[in-house]
Amino acid sequence: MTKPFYLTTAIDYANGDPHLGHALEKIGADVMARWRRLGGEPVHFVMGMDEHGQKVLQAAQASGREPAAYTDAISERFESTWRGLACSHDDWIRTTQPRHRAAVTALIERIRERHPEHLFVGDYEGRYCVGCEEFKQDSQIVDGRCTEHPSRELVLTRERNTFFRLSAWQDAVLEAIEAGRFRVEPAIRRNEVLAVLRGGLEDISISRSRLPWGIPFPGGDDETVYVWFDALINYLSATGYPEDGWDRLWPADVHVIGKGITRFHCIIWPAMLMAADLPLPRMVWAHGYVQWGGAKVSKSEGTAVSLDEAVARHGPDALRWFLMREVGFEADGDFTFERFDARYAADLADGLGNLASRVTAMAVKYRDGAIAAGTPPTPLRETAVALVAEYVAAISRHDLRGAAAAIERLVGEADAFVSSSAPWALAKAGQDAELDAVLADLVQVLVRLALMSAPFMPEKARSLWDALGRDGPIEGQWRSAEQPVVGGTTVRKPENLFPK
RNA sequence: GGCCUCGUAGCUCAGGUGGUUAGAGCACCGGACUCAUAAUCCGAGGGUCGAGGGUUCGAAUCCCUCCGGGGCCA
Repeated sequence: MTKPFYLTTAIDYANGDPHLGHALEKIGADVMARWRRLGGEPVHFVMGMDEHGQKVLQAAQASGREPAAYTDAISERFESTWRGLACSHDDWIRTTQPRHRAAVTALIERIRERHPEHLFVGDYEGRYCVGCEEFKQDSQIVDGRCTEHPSRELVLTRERNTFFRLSAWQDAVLEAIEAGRFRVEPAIRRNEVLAVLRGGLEDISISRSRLPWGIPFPGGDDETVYVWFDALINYLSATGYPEDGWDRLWPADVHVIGKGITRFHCIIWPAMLMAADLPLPRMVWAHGYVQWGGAKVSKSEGTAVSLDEAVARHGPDALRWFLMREVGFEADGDFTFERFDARYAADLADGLGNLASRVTAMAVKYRDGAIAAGTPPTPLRETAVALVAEYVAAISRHDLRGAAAAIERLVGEADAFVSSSAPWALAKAGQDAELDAVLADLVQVLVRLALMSAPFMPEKARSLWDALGRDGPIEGQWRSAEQPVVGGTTVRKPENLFPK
């Protein structure tokens, strides 16, 4: 049995509501997952929650609940949000689950067994920022405050911690990236990571004293595992590690993360795995951020409302389209309702939706929906083949925005072809052979568009697929996009795909 | 503070190993068509390529400084 394509997103920190920034990541990863499944590849797609640490404990206390009850509610809220956005994850991992605790314990014990000198006890004294869950260096402190959380007091803390000898893995991680065994994409993020690695690494504290909301550090004395060290291991615990069969999924094929946490995923995580003599993930893809009207989307006021608003605006598929087509999955992009409305009207309602509507309407009006077989190719066919190839090239290199752009261009080409071939004139003149050829190639383009759109807009693509008289699910049907056979099928007009 | 990155038509972006009049889509304006969700097609207008300086016969493209957005700093 072939190993499934194992794809993960970052697990989100359970101290706030889901926002557009989270949504971009889940949707982008979901597009990747659906693209693979469309081609018939088995996929294992995991998302989840990061639920330990001081900030979660404080958020729970502030809400007057026990941390377990608090994180249950947050987890439920996140997952239902992603389901509402048509995310197709196969598993939902939470760091408070027993399976995760078992994996964390096992991994730490494995490191201790394989490289005992790489876990050591030391004193740590420093100023701790609860906002960051990190000790801050002098370079990050301005006026006695953390630059990230200037409203919070830094806490002078001295404790006995367990350390991980990260410094020992600097060259090995560097080599793995340079050799391409561990890919960091896009290149801009790889360059940043390489610069950090070349600058040298220091050992890191991986336990916390006096913090009960966490996983007990194995062999430790009243310590818990530092929340970041804990969280990274989720990718392994979701495979079932250390139970038999975990290596049917591991190594991960892609970890999808935000650009802000590359250091954890591209330096610390591979070092942890090497210290445990485990294979590295094949790739980390670090996307950019969604800006909200030019400003950073964070956990600040109002952004949680805006995600619900954005979904309600034109439905989940339209939001998915906008985030992929306009915001993109590489660099930062901006979200505004003005742009969202403009894209919805131009790309979807007047674009794909109207094309589907006019083509099927003509097929029904002139031919009762029956598509003729064996018609000679029109110029549209060659154009479509080229654009499908462009789409494949883009999505294969994770250029989701480029793939979406290819969809849009194919819609434009088909609309132009309708104008130039004027099927209504052919019908009036009784040029039946020409009319059949034109309708067949237009319907063929709609089949291609349904397939190309399926990763981005699964529900709308399915509606179109059904209206085109294709049988069964769209999943696994990518092969038919190369040269879809439409002769002999019967189409009907779909319900209004993108109402205005 | 250090390092990195981005800044091109109203908006979203291409271009960028220097070289003819800087491109596309959206929006706006004019025309055409009628199959379609008052949709679509064709055409026109619109930019001193963040600012200043430098290298060069020639710079959006290379160098420096500054301004603004973003990221990282164990």
